Amino acid sequence: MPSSATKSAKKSTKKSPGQANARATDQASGQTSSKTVDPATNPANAPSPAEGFNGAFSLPPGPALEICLRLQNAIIEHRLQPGTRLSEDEVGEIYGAGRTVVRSALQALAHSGLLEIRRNRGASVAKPTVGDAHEVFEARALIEPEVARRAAARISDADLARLKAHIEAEHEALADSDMGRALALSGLFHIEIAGIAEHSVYAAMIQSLITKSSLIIALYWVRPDTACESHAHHALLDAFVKKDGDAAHAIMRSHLIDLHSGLNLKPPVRKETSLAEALAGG
Amino acid sequence: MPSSATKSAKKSTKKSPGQANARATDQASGQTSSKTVDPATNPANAPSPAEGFNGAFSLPPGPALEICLRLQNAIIEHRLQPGTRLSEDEVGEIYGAGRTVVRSALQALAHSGLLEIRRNRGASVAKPTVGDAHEVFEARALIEPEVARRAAARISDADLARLKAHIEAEHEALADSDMGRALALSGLFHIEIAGIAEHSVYAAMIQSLITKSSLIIALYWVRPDTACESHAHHALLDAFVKKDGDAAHAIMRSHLIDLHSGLNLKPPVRKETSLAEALAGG
DNA sequence: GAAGCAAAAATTGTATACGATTTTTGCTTG
DNA sequence: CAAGCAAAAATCGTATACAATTTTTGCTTC
Repeated sequence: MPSSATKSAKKSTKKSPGQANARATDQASGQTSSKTVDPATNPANAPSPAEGFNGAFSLPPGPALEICLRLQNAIIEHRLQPGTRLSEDEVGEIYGAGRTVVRSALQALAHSGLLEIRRNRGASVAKPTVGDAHEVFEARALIEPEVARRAAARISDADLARLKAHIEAEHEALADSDMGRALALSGLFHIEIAGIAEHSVYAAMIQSLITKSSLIIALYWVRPDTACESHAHHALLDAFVKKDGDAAHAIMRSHLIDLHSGLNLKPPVRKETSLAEALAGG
Repeated sequence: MPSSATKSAKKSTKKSPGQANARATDQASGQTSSKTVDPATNPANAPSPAEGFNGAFSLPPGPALEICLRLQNAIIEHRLQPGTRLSEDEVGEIYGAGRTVVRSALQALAHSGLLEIRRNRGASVAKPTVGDAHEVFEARALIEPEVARRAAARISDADLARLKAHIEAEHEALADSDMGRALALSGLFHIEIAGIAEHSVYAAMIQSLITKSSLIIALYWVRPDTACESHAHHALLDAFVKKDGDAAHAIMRSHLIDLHSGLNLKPPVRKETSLAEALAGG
């Protein structure tokens, strides 16, 4: 949580609308035109993760949605760790918005399962349990293969080109060792397939599952080796090129089972003794 | 919160509330104590629909959740028709809450797909299209059989008793020709199965799908004959008693396909000419 | 010193006020 | 009398103020 440092510094004088707003304007400048999506961290013409995940929230376009997407992105790219607390004031200062707007955004994120809100205790990034992790990947293994089959049946040349570009972007991110971005793109790949299948219900489910998967990976991923299974995406693309629905189904299913098995879900209970235990040895 | 009753009475000077308000006030009578859930129409010890659908919203307990559940119930029981507009002020008056709370509730309902919110244009009960209807039932046919199989594997005697009582409640509602309640209970039966399966991800999905189904049925149901397929639920119960997962899977699947086919999804486009067309003949 | 308790600070919950946008209404005009 | 336009009403979006709750802090006491 790098933001905390700045916060404490700023907040010393208690509220400082001047600075807060200045910063906010900087960030939220492109409200209407979303081209201002931080070109520095958005190399090439690869799709911005922020764009791909748009349809998830049932908020009308506006500042609240904007904040939603920014926070979601931060979570998906693992810049915000599970468990991090998000105070309304803090978020409001960072993005230069009032608490009303921030609250709306936080609630939307809570609805999609990325945050947890407890009464009078604020919002914090969700921490899926081991059980949750199993459930999420089980559900993905049921739904996504079905969707892949459907996508294969109606994929267009333009879609194929987009998927191909997407895979290249993934490779680039990996080459740059930008794991956060690579992971986000990897999830976006699945979401794009859901979009191609033209099934909004499945698409919404998958979007929700994938954002949750991102949290799960942050907590339980144990494969420093990797290359992140990018060849599974290649194989999927091949199946799509051939419009082979059954193959797409099978590849997707084994891909997800593989992902599932890449998690370390053994530790039955992650004790909450973080502090006492951590300092016991010294 | 309770003080609001007076408020709503006052403000009724203007507006043209008409039937809508009269009906609503009737509903809001027992706000704080949920035991006031109309014991007359709640025979035996059957579960109240309001309770069964609780876990759907990610709102901390409080007035907002309360309003959420009431509105959801009204929609599920078809007392609120698809397309009905819900003004923030109006809802606030009815339940005696400020707009802040109401807004929160409406956003939660929008996120679960029951309402649609358009910027500066307020919320209205969603009107699923024919395409949506197909998607929802397709998804249910994929997920619910899987969940039924899982439920069969871990169902307890207490669960069985509850399901049995539930079916009886459905029969009673049908005997009373209380279709709204019968439909709500029918949906709740499916949700209860999802609960028994102990899979929160599937449970959330199914809850969302079933509430949407309720809207779809309001729009496209065409079977005045009926008895509402209650014997399918009987057959499911039998399979559960025998702990026969495969049978439960098969029965659930055919049950859902049957429901799907009971809809009139032929009219490709439902013209928006409601008024002009409706008054053309006279 | 550790435990208990009280005051203070921080944070969230809610209502309300004001500005912005949409929708309606009523007038003018061809 | 239909169409276009302007004023009014209604409704939503957002910020801010105040109340309620939680968390922290500092003191007292054993």
